[in-house]
Amino acid sequence: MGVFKESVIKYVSAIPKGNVASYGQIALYAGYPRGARQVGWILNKLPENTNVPWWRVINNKGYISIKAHSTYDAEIQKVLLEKEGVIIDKAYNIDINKYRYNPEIIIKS
DNA sequence: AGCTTGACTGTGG
DNA sequence: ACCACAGCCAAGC
Repeated sequence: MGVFKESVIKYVSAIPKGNVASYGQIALYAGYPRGARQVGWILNKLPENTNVPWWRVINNKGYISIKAHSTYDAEIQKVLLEKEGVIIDKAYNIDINKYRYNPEIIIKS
């Protein structure tokens, strides 16, 4: 297992219940500032029975980006987040600034 | 070795 | 606010 994957899993696992983080945010924490797409790739490869909370990772625009998938889809991710108290609308939009994990690290303009 | 494919992102129109 | 686009980079062919 590569260092990158190990690191991504470590930081995704650190997101508290009821909070969310973006792919780019996880990539940044893991030491790969431009590895957002790779974070998505790694989460995609996680086994179905993983204990890694992949559903707490959404895109930086504030919505669930997963679409049709063999096993998981946006609806499943939505339900998992709602179980933790995160409010999501029908278009899968989330107030990411409200639920963001470690918001102080994100540089805003 | 080269090309395509994404669970992405920031910028610019 | 919405959309298009270019940059991104590991994995799979």
